[in-house]
Amino acid sequence: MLNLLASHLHLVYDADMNENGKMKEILRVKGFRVTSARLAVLETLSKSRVPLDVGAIYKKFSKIKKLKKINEATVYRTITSLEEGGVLKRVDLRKTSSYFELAAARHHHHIVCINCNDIEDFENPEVEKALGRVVGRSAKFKSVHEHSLELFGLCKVCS
Amino acid sequence: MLNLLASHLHLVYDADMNENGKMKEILRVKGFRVTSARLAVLETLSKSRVPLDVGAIYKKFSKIKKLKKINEATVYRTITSLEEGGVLKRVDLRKTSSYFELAAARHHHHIVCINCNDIEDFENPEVEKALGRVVGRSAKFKSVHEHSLELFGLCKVCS
DNA sequence: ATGATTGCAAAATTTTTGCAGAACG
DNA sequence: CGTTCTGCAAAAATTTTGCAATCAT
Repeated sequence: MLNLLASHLHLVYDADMNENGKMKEILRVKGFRVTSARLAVLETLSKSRVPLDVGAIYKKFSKIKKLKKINEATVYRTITSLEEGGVLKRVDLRKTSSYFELAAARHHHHIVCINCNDIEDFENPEVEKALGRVVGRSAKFKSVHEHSLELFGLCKVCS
Repeated sequence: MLNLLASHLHLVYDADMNENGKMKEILRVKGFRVTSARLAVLETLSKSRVPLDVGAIYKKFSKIKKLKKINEATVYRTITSLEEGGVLKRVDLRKTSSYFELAAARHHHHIVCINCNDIEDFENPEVEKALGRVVGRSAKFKSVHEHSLELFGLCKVCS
């Protein structure tokens, strides 16, 4: 079941506390109304190993039967507000469209294959520490809230 | 003059070795033909303190009288090939259009104000060293060629 | 009830492409 | 001169917006 991990991390009080329930919880905590468009976007992203763009999210609705089809314009508006609310993160993949992933995931960055587009996540405390010290040397900024960090290269299969 | 820096770094053999001449040199070294579209894109970017998108590059031609006006489709093609050739870098500013800067500049990253869009460059050896060690822990990659790194926050003026 | 959200249609923006003529080396 | 590059026009892809109907709280 999809909620195995959640079951181990904390008590599940509600029989509905499956993947869908987790997304509802996230929305409520952030002060968003729980709507089918938001649930559809969040569930689709939660099932994806890699960040998706609006086109990809939109197409995947058809494969998740229980989700009502959502208009593409609505997907854009949904993503914009969820990003502003910190529920989604925009990921730079050097493509012409914008890609997104869940912010609820553990903080991480990506290594991207420029040939096959496969993506590997990574997290690195040393990098984060060094980044934390960067703003101290800045003339114009006294703090930063977020950062984008992606590595690009050829994966072992492609090289 | 714009070529003061160049003059100090190495001998200037040619009276034409001004900004324009430097760009011609870059193109020749990389094996590109020297065309007015490429010179226009490179000169426009070299005069900008911040990365520009195609729309901005296109508009700036009108302000640089000596540059022949270049078709927008050509600007796209020019940028694509110059990026592939390593003359330009694509910069993620979390906008819907792609931004570019000269690759010839010293290696650096950006701190971006999410309110006024002002940008400060930074370079940080510790970050670079830590990044260099990341790929060693990767399962799928044995080397990476490039990385994107941008910090986002509110500048002192906006906060 | 009522303010927020969505669907639909239309527009705006950004990017890509085919082809004939011009320019580079 | 042969190939590469550019202009132009058209299309494709991505993103935004207005408004009326619907939904969430």
